[in-house]
Amino acid sequence: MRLAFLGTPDFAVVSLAALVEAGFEIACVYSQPPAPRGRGKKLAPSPTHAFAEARGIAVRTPVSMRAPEEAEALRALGVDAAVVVAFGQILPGAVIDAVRLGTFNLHASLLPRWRGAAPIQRAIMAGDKATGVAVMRLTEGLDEGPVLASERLRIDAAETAGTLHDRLAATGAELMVRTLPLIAAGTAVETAQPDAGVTYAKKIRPRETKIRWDRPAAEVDRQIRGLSPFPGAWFEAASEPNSNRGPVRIKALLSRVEDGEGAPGQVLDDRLLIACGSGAVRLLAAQREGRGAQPADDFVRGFRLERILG
RNA sequence: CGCGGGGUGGAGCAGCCCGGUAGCUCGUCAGGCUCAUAACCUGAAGGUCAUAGGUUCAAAUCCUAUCCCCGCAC
Repeated sequence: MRLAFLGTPDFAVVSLAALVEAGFEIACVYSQPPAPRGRGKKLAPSPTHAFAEARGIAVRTPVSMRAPEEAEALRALGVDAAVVVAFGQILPGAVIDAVRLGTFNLHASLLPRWRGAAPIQRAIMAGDKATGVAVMRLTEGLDEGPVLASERLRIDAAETAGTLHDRLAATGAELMVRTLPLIAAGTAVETAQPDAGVTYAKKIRPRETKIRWDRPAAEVDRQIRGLSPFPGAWFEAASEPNSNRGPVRIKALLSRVEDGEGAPGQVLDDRLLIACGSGAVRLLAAQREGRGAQPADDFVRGFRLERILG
């Protein structure tokens, strides 16, 4: 089966790698154009772009798939199907229809729940007990196409967006590899998404990342885990008493709800137990500005958390 | 030259602004206490303070250059 693959971040690379491994012929990889990445603001290709290039696969990075020549170029590839995984661009109908069997998308949620940009993070932040991946036929609407296959994954209490991202990427890649042959054989069943249960996973906004200790512990915990490791839920703390430094910005990476009472934001013990609006949250991993991520044990050795600001 | 932070015994950090005895929380080792312990007490080993120059009577600390690392920005 000959494919075009459209994807950009690490999440997409997992699928691309699985497709290559499974023996699908990748005629061309589409990805977002190289952007300033990393330290030094250097122009760097997207993870998918880099992966494809390293494998000698042709790469195209059009600024917009809406350009009229893009649909034609895609058609000229003569692929059987196009696979879209976290590409980062809305595809116009002309592009979607330029492929013989159609264009198929891997989405990291159990549709119709969490259509849109940040399904993994939103699922955790909402306290969902489970989420999943779905393969759907791409249509012009936002993640509205009929679903051909899906797989459910449980979300446990220690899950972060990072760990869930990795599990979903792997499960999704496998699901795509399994589903494409059914599509080719014409035996895949397309089921329209139900009207009930539609929710949208809006992009995470910076204002959502500051921890609000006045919220209930369960909510703070979900915010921390849902935003970990990127972009990260954070707060500011006073530096140590005998240090002459200013406030320190701290990113909370992993947490757990525990019993505890106190004013919101009050530090309840010397092992990162912090009072919330109700209950308390214990930080299990954190990261100081300018430093690497650390488990709570290491963090506590190097920094005495005594007072949270704001 | 995008902005900022950092490299100090095995780990994580403080000390640097205002040069002058190597500090803290752990770990390791030895001994003690204990029915016992990851608990507690005592002691010990372990550091060219990233690298190279410079200033100085004296540099972890001030100046210059270099290497490496991290955060922001997605």
